[in-house]
Amino acid sequence: MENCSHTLPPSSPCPPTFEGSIPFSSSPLQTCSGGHVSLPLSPISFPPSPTSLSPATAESIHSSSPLSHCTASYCLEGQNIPCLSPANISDQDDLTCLNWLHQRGNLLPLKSLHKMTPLPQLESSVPIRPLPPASSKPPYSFGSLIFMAIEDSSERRLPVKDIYDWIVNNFPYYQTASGGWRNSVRHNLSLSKSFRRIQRDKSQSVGKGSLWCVCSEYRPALLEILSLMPSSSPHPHPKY
DNA sequence: CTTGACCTAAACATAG
DNA sequence: CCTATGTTTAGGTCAA
Repeated sequence: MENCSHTLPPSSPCPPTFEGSIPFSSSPLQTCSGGHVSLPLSPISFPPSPTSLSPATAESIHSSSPLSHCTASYCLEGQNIPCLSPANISDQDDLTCLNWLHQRGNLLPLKSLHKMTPLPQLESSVPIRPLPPASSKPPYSFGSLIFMAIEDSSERRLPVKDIYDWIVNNFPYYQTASGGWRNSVRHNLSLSKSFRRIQRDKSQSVGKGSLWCVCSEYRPALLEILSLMPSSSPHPHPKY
């Protein structure tokens, strides 16, 4: 059992632009050998245009978040909860990191959509997150939905079933959608190393399975994404 | 045309 | 045994 204590690769092939670099596989960012990218300003840039965070913002995120050291999963900070994932930071050098959240408008078009009901937990840290018409499929990737669900929970960790419930409650499209999307949710949770599985406490063994949380490395940047999302995406994925 | 990212379906294993 | 959960693989679409 390991405790999700992550450290950056000791020798990144990419000279970091600022202290600490995180390996990304995303194409919009500067890529170096080995699939790493250096982070000129921020781990995140937005998809429509290569809009990066301002230097001040990026520095703020960097200095105030675990990004600079990537020491632990968000859900485990200061809690010493064993994590079931065998992940280490080098695992983020693949397709499973939340860096895809900033790609192809996965979280877009946030501000152009109609917000039906506020999400109290999110409101404190994230601007209004509009919802699409109830009958249409949300323009969010499953990873985005999972992130929002977990972020909106009081403990910032949820069992799979509660993630289902959150999605259904906030995106009525899934009330009537066939059950395949649940498979996709589980698939995303399992595949994405940006989500961590936590052993459920035996004493509170209500329900099956584990709890899921978001890795700390990405949460600050993801929240920043949500707060700085452009008003519209010129290239929304037509399929979603 | 190739590549990367994401969605969907399905098979399989495991736990309650 | 059934159901829910978790993992893995494969195929498809789309944008860059």
